[in-house]
Amino acid sequence: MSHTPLVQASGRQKAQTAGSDEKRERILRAAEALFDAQGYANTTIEQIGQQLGVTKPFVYYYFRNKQEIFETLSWAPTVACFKAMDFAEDDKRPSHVKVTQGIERLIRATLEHHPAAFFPYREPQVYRPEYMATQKQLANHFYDQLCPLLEAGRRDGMFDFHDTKITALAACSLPGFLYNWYRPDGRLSADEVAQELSVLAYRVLGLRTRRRPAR
Amino acid sequence: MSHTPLVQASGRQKAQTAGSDEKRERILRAAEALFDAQGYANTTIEQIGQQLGVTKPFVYYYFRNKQEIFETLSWAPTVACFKAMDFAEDDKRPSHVKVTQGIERLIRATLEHHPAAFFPYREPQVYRPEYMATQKQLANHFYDQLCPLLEAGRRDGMFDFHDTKITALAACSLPGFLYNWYRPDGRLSADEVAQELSVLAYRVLGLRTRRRPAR
DNA sequence: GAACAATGCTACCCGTGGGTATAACTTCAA
DNA sequence: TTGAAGTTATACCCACGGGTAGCATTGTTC
Repeated sequence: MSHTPLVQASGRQKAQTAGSDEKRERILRAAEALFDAQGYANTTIEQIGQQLGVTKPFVYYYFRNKQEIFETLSWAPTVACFKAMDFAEDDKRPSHVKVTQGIERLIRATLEHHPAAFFPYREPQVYRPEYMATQKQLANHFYDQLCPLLEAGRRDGMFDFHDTKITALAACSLPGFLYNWYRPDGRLSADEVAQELSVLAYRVLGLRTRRRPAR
Repeated sequence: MSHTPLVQASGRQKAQTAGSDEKRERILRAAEALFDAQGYANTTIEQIGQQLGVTKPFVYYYFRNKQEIFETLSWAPTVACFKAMDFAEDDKRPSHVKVTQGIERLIRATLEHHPAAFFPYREPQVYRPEYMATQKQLANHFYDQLCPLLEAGRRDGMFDFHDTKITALAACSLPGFLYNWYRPDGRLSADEVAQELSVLAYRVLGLRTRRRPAR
């Protein structure tokens, strides 16, 4: 972990002139599209270069290896998604409000980071063990936030479900399965999809939507 | 398509003695576990052989190539899942009954065919175009069955949802996302998971669970 | 304008793994 | 007992692609 930092900071070891970050970014965008369309193994560094009209060593000048490109692409989406259930310490709103907002954040983050947000789901075996461990920690962190909130919301009578973990996973399946059908140029805009999916996810939690007589 | 049939029938071109089908099956089971754990590209034919204590040509004697193994593994799960919404022509039960039964069938089929049922989701780029086309037809067939049933059920007042397609996709996300967290040796048995998930999926559809006064 | 860093390319190495040629052995039928 | 079909291994080929060595070019600074 010493000489191969888990996540690249904005710069690199060598000094970089202006425009170097932008080139890195262009490589990443090209790689993202290719990885999405063809998968990791079927995408060659040369193809990535071709997309930009440059050669293989150009890419290797900005990235150590193929894996680093993939991990770099995956990192921001993963963080965005798994931090969706974080709230300020002094946030005293009721649990069900936090949960619904968190779920909506998760859905929006997933859509916003399409398609790289799905790389970890599709090709988990690509990452280094250290990366995977950190990713898993983030995922656990997310569910460790969500589950207690769900149970608190249930105690408040705002949620209705049986098994907490399954319910949490089921609700998160909606964004999680997006990669299988969402297309940015599809019938509905990202915003509309987020809207619809959020409501459907709330139903999974058994969210009370109207006042009912106490039995 | 002529010399490479889309799906292997039980036998092969050459005559086979008894026990040949069983050997095929053992290769498939070994390959399934490896593909699941490592992905398609990272799994070598040699590794598959090693699992069985045989060599590479042994595997190639029973399968034309690596792709054929993967497609063979994927086919039965795909059919089982996407035929879950089929009903006899003379089945006159109400739409909501068919839908709930179909969803439960889908969930159970997905669990039963774990992990191969998820190969198409994770590595769609592996398949030949012809295979993909057929698979897509099956998927379309599934939703072409489901969506009209959903709308009929809504007219009957048994479902409550806004956008049909999104709702259908959201409900099917629950089994679809199973691959990301289900482990056969997990806390809950497959049957319990199926039970829980079915109920949660019904909620996505806005299934009426108790009589309410007409407004 | 010399020296040095940054940047990019040409040319190459080489491990890996899909796939095959071929021969040997086994089994069974005639 | 001979041969044909089925089955398995040994040994091999070779394309591909990740990654690198090293040179050429450009720009910058003193």
